[in-house]
Amino acid sequence: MTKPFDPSSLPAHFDAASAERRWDARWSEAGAYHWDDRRGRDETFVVDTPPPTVSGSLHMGHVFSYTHTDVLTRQRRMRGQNVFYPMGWDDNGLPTERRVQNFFHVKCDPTLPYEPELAIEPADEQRRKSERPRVVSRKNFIELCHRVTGEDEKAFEALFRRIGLSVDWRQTYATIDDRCRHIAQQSFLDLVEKGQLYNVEAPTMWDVDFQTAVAQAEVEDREKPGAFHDIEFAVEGGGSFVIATTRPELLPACVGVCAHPEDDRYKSYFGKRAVTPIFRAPVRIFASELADPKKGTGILMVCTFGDATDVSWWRSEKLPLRAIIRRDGTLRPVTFGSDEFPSLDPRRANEAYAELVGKGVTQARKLIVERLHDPASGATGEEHRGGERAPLMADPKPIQHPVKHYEKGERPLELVTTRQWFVRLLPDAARGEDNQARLLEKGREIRWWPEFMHTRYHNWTAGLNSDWCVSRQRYFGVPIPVWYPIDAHGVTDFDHPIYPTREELPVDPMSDAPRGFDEKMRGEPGGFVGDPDVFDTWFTSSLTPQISSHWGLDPERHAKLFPADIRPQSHEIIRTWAFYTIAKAMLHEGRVPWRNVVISGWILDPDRKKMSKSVGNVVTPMKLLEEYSADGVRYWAASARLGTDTAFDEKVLKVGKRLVTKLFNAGKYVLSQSAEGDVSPHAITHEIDRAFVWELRGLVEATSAAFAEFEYAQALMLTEQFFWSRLTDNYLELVKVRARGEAGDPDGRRSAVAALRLALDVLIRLFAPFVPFITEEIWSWSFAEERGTPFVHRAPWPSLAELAPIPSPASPDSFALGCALFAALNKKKTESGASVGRVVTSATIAANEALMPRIEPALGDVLAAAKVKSHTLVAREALGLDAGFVIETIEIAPKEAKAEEPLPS
RNA sequence: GGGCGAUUAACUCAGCGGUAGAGUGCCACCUUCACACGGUGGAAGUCGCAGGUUCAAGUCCUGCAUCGCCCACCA
Repeated sequence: MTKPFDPSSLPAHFDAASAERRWDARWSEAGAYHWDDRRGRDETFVVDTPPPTVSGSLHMGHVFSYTHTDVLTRQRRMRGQNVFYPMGWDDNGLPTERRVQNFFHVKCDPTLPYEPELAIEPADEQRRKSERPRVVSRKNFIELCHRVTGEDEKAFEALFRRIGLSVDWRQTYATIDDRCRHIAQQSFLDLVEKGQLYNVEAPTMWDVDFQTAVAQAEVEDREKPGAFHDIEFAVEGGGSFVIATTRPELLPACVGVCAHPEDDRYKSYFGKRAVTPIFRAPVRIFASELADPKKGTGILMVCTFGDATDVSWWRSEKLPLRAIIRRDGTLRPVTFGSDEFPSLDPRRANEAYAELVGKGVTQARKLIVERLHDPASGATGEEHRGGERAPLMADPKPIQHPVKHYEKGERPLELVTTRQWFVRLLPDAARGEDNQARLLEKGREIRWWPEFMHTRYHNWTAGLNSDWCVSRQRYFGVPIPVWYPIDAHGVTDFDHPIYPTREELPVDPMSDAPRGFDEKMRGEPGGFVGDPDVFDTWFTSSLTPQISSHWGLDPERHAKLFPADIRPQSHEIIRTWAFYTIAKAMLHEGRVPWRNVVISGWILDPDRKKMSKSVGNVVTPMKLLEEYSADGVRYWAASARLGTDTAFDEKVLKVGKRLVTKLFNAGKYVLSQSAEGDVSPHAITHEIDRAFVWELRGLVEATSAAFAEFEYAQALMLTEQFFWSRLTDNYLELVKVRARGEAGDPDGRRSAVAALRLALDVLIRLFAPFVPFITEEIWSWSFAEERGTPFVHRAPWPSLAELAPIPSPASPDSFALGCALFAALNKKKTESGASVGRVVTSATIAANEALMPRIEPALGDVLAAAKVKSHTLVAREALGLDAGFVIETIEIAPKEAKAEEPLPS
């Protein structure tokens, strides 16, 4: 006799909150989710977990996408794979920098020496108001950063544990920690050695507020009001034309004028020189296919630098450089009449320019426009038309146009010439290599889920227009590990950087001296200077697979963990995180960083906007976890397919909670059934039970196939459907009488109990990746001991092989027919106004003749479940095979009689 | 301006070449001994619009519309 499970030992209701705490502790103690470093790469499933920005807040978006990954991960673990599921914290970047500054009321100055004993306490309002920020070294700043983010990390870990992420918590990192700095700097050295990294002084997109260079990926267009200014230029030798510009303040930086080669209006001017108004600089007029005859007046001024096209013309036409905008966005002093700034009338040019010096772009524009209204500003001289009319031909015409901004910045980006480090991404004919084409190829080697997300990567990569600028003029971040020698005359030689060795990493060139130099030689002739810049945060983030694999630090581990199997992420950072990670893996090792990218969609609020804190539509995860339980919340998350944006809907959470309750009760019920002798799957002898198992087999097959395609939502839906409609609504009801032994059939009883237990066993495992707490709870009641597997999450994923010993039913649809007849009887009862529980004294069941023999095996169970005392089966050929069963007459016993009536055997 | 996706019952979503599906909500009935966080039954959709391919189209193709996202050299 199976040991009878005593359901009375269980509480009447499932206490989710206490189960969540209990199981988290037990999994933790047992190391249930630990990666086994002894097993090889082929047995291992490696997750490249996205490191959340720890200074951000916790929201449902985290719960949503991290649950997706966890579901996939748990299923793989059950499939026997050695799962590597790490967690990182992204504390490298502006948000953290700001938090640290504010929290401790400090500022970082990388030139300061490290103070080992520095004690700084969190600042209060008082200190923030009355004192100036304390200035600290970069190393001290990083220490403070760890203190602030440590708290955030705890909050994130608590949430992630609460929702049951099966992370190996021994495998964690923070993007600013020693190992990450080491690996980022090592990446830099490796790229230098491979010739994929260079430093150059060149026009770069520049944020004038943050005063740092930015990369293409950090740039976004914003629709801003602007205005076309029609400005007349004179032509040397006579004539004039009008250009339309939105940036008249760049007039002093004008180095050329250009129109389309086929544009008849300007053809005759090509090769001549134009003369700019106000500053009277002679500039070349040239033809270019890039000029659009339909835009503005078809002819335009080229300035250093107004936009990226200016840069390409500057390069291709070998135009002079006349930079006027400084790093802070103001106009620098220049002298007209010099070689750099030629002018036909230097006196007036300088007079006009003098009032612009030190002004910002907006102010300068205003002043220039004022001057353009002045006829005296017009071109003058013998061969030109005199200044009889103002060069501004009309009032500015307001337009809305896209203007490039740093994604975190306020003011438009400028193109400023600075020295920066770049990673090669664009094709380089001189070097005979085409990284862009290789990147496109790598994108095709990776599988994207859903597939169409690959298009986003492809479009971005195909549209690259610059190499990756990786240096940032910030002070918090991973320092660029480079020094520059200073020659005897005190001139810094940027062309011969001094690099550290890999053994010396991580270094901070602002506080560490390069090998062979003494710290005293910093800044001295014959000495060195450190590069003050830090890396773009993506330079480090793009190494998450290598950070986890300890690339360059532990070759054996790296071989076991790289490349990863899945990179989960969201779609808006395909062009950054996914792209840069692919670029790094390709440049370092010629490989892809992972085999699959799985993209989660967004949570939208009911108005279909992305949920975000600023809009104030965020629901806090903890409140929902308390109300619907972790399993309930996970159910909601797992219901959404990959790549699909989903409106937040609390109804789905309710459904999840209901599922948990139903599982608890069904589990309790099934395990409380017992029978004499063997109730292992071998005891499943009854036709209906075998037909039911047959259907279960189909479920195992379908869900496994769905998981193989990362279609966890499909697997969940199928499992849920089976559990609810096949098991609890039908099978459980049909075999209740037999399982209690009231049918007087010991073999039948054993068969029913065995099938119930098997179904529960299989279903609990199929549900385990989705609702880990309730499934673990049920598993612990009986299966854990029986199987010698303490955790369902370490139990094998159900397989067809496991179900193979149970013989197939004589007819696979006998269970389905039983369900159909049961439903027909219930329907008739309901229509007759009786409850389903009422006893039926007699019923006439009609069906197609062909169905008669096939219903036979199920008849006993159905009549018992429907409490039918006597029945008549009649064949009705008029009923097609599809018509199923029709209850022609039914006689329902009076209410009082129901309990005492003996049931038919 | 280009690309990608979405548009199916009141709501949230499945289905993606063979007679419209689920859950929720709604209506009726049922205090049925695992579960009222339950059960049984029911009503509810011209599958965004217009063409086309096909014996057959939410399902494939072509336009269009609406919404969302990504991108684009800002004169």
